Order: sequence, then structure tokens, then C-alpha cells
Amino acid sequence: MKKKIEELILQAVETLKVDGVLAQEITPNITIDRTRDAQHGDFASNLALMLAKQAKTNPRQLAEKLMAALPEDASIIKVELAGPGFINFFIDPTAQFQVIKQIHDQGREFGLSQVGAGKKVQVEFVSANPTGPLHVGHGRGAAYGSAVADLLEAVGFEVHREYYVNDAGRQMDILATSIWLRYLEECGEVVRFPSNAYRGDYVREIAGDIHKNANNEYRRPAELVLENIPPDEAEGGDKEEHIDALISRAKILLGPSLYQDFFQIGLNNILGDIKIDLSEFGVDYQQWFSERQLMDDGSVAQALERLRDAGHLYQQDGATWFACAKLGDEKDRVVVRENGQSTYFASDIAYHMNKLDRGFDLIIDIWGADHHGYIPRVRAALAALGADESKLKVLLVQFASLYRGEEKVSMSTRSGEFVTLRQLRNEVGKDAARFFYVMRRSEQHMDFDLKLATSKSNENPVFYVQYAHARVCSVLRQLDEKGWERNLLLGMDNLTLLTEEHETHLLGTLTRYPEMLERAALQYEPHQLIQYLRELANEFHTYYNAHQFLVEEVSIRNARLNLICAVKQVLANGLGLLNINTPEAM
RNA sequence: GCGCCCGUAGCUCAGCUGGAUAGAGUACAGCCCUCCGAAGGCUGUGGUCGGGGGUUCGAAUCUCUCCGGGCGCACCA
Repeated sequence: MKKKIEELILQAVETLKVDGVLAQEITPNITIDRTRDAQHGDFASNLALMLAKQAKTNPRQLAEKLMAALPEDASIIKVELAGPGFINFFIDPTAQFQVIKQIHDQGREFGLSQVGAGKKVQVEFVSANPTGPLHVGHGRGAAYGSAVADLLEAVGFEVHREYYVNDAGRQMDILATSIWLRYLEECGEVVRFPSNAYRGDYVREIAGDIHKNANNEYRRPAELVLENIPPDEAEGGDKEEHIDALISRAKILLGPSLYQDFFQIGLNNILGDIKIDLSEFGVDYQQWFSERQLMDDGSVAQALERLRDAGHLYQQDGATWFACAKLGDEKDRVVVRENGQSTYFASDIAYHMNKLDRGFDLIIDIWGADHHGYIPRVRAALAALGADESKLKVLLVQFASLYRGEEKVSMSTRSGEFVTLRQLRNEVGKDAARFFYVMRRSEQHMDFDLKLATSKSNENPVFYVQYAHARVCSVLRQLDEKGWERNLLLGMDNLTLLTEEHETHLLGTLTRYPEMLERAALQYEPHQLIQYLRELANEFHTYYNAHQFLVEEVSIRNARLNLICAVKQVLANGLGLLNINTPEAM
């Protein structure tokens, strides 16, 4: 409908050009908006206001000329000039009834589109370091990322969901060493646990398992472990130096192979847990991409080579630097440290190069907002490699601050004080958690009140939407209990009986679903879908209270049943897209 | 200090890429089940859209500048 009106206006513009009212070179950007107020019709165009200056007339006069030049169309019953020069369009309400048939025919397909057809898009999200379980902060990235991916798929893109596993680097060494130290405790060795090590209970659990299976195989005397280790922060030393020394000591005392056991067991354990967690949260990936693999197969070295060949690398202070300041970053960055190890950034350059090489038309990285300073350097790297950096889209997800009532909950993976995603799911359930996370714009700082979310009260809006779905199901059950049968065709033939105001509103809202979905997808804004669903549910509940569906009159009854079944279908489609259940009773 | 995000009803947030009288939820005050589920509906109270300039027919939306909050600014990842 929207597009149809745009067509008509375009024709009117062409006519005015021929008449000389408008200059030939004008190519108007025609936008049709849905009106907020029914008095203004169904759609409105502000074109006359926009072109008045160029046409050197006042907007109302131009609008009148446009209206006069507008071709006739059967589905438009009235065109009106309003306000400073808006052109309002009134749609024949009977045209709206079509949507019920359409929803019925298309079922689960209703609302899907093909605007993204033929385009491959990669969405990388969560990608939390496998050094501990996912917490509620990661949950937002997971819910948002998967919703964005699912929306893009719904509008026709070929979507590849990926998790980048940081299974290399110092953080993983700290983890391996943390596990080993806990293991030594299990063995009875007395070693003060470093302040900078991972303190979470899961570390102890993993260590306990290793001890159970391997007994004292990895045991080394505490004196040897601590010999000449610089003091920890608590003793007035530097915590980083302390932990680094312990890592080196672990590698020496255990030897590469045994040390690797801790590394690998830790990784497998935690990554395995993350995979289960995400899967249960309704988040599935096509690929888990290993950072270590990039290092092992030479991709990192190759990427650096390419940068070097292009003249973007230089040596200074024993390290290798990438000259990204010239390419938009605020300063140059180290890619190979003085000790010969490449940095995380170097891996990431190789990773993004790899993404581009895989032929995606669009690469979407979803990061926590604390990584925003990282964007310019990645873009600089792509530019340096001669890649089309417009293919990269970075979406930032702001932090979710946790509250328990008034009290803010502090979180740190290192300290082990955090609420895990799993705990959250167990408390509020997958549906509420997903809904809550995606309800807000991603750039919006979010206050996640555990007390509120965990209180199973009706304050949680997910129940409201699910209840609308369950209510339709309930009506259908009541129909059955009364011994009546639904007559689909009779209902379709009598859709014109749906003339109540509530019914007209619902029809309009249902019609809007496909365009809303497309917008939400192309703008990466799943919260628009949530808003829509809440609105649809609200209109349904209002309708429900105002009118009886199961009336004696069969023609009206079946027409209304067709309408509410269409509502049920759209609710199911929308919630289904968000991986939220649609209960038939609750 | 520099950079990114955010300031809209008491609280949590929408606001369709500059449009017509700024909207929901919640809280508060009332009302609605002999009738398809009251996890619902209806009515009301509640706003100088953080402050101030600017751009124009028109600004919550764009721009500048202050103020306030969050987060970054490593040879960590």
C-alpha cells in the first residue's frame, strides 16, 4: 500500500514536471508516513512542504496541484489537504481485510521478505573469553546478536552466526595456571592464591575433577612453585608480575605437555559449558572460530606480512608497530611484542581478513560498548589491507547494570562475583530473559533489576504478549466445548462485518507487520519487534474486553475468529523469531 | 584531558531516520467478571523532551556549547 502511494505521487510529480510547475532536475525523495492520528487518514505525504521552496510557491498551493495531478486509484477513497501542506490519504477499509486471508495463507511465512536475498552476512557475537562462564552481561549480547541474526534471516539474508573463541593468549594462561594452583590445593600444597588469578568456583571444580582423575600426577612442591616468585599485590608487589612469573613457573615445572593438559582441560570444560548455555538460551552458531587456529596455520603471520608489504609496519623499542594513526586511529598500535609474541590485535586483523576472504557481503561484529575504542584500529587495518571497510558494521551493546532492588550488583569475572547467565535463566526463564534483554535499544544503558525480573509478577511484559496468544487458544477451546465448529470460508466471506473500531485498528496493525519487520532487520533493532508485539497484544486484549467473539450469529462469529486467529499467527511469528515460546495456555 | 554512548512522566523506557495535540509500562486514585481466562480492560493524575544558542515553514529528532551519568584511552584480551 505504502509503495502504491509512492508510485502515485511519483506519477503526479512527473505530470507537474511536464506542466512546468516543477523543474525537470528535481528528483524528490518521496516518503510516505503512516499517520498517528486517524483524523489524518491512513498515510500522509509531506512532499509539498519539502518541494515548496524549490518550486517557489507556498506548500498548500503545491499540494493542491499535486493532488490534482494524482492518478485515480480504487483503493484510495479520499485524498485531503491538511495543515501547512500535508497530503493525507484515506484507504478503503475493505482493502485491509485482505491481510487476514494473506496471514492465513502464508501462516508462518507471513511477514518474511526477500530484501536481503542473495546477500551473505556474517554476524559475530558474544565471543566471550573462555575463561569463565557467561554472565548476565554476555546475555545481552547473546540475546541481541541472535535476534539481529534471526531478523536478517527473516528478510532474506543468508546468515552465518559465528563465535570467535579467544583460545590463545595470556588470559588463557592465567586460567590454566589458576586451575593448576587450585589443583595443588586439592593435593594439600599450601600456595597463596594470586589476587589476579581466576577465583570463581568453577576453577575449583575443574581442578577437583583433574585431581580425582589424575591424582598427584601434576603435583609439585609448593616451595618449588613459589621459589623466587615476585610478591603479589597483597605483599606490596605487582600482581601482573606475580601471575606472569607463576605462569612461567607452571610451564617449567610441568613441561609443555602436562601444562598443555591444564590449558586444554580448562578450555574444553568452559567452552563446552558456554556452548550448552547458549544453546539452552536459544542461541545457535554455524561456526566456532578458533583464534589459536589462526596463529597455528600462519594466518596471523600472513596478515602481518601483507601489512608489511603495504608499508604499514615499523620497528620501535623492540616491538613491531602498525601505523594506524594515519588511518584514523588515535595512535599506532603494537602487533608484535618485544618478546616476539603477536598481540590480540594482530590476531584480530588476521581474523577480519579471513572474514573478508570468505566472501561475505556484510560483516557484523557485535561488541560490548567497552570495546568501542577498538573500532578505529580494526577499520584502519582493513583500510591498510585494501579491503572494502564499508562491509564491516560494528554494533555496540551497552552494559546492563545489574540491580537487586536498589542495590547495584558489582561484577567481575576475575573475582568470581557475578550472576551467571545460567542463574538468570533458572530464575526468570529463557523467555523472560530474552524478552527483557531485547526490549531496549542496544545503545541504551540498561538497568536489569533482578528483583523485578525474578519476581514472577505480571510486571514482566513477556507474560502480557504470551497471554494474548494463550487467550486466542482459549477462545478456540471454548468454541470446541460449545460444540461449535469453526467455518473458515464463511468467516472469510464475511470479513466485511468487521467494522468495529477495535477491529479496524487490529487490521491496520496486522497489515503493518511486514514493513515493521523489514525496518527492524535493516536497522538492527529487534526492540522494534518487541514494541510491535506489545502493541498488537494490547489491541487484542482491548478488543477481547469490548466484544464477544463466540456469538450466536455464525457469520460474525467466524469473521471474528478469523481475525483473532490472524492475531495469534502474527504473535506466534514474532515471538518465534525471538525464540520465545508461544504457550497455548499459561 | 581526548573519544564513544546516554539524559523524554515519580521509576523503567518507546518516539517510524525533521512533521500535525510528545506516547507505553509501572506507581498512584477510581471503575469493570450471573458473559469467550481479571496474568485482562476502561477513566483520571503526572512533561519548560538536562540547560542555553543556531539551522527552517516546522526540532525530542540536525548543529554548536555547557551541565550531569556510563564506558574506553596497554608491548591485557
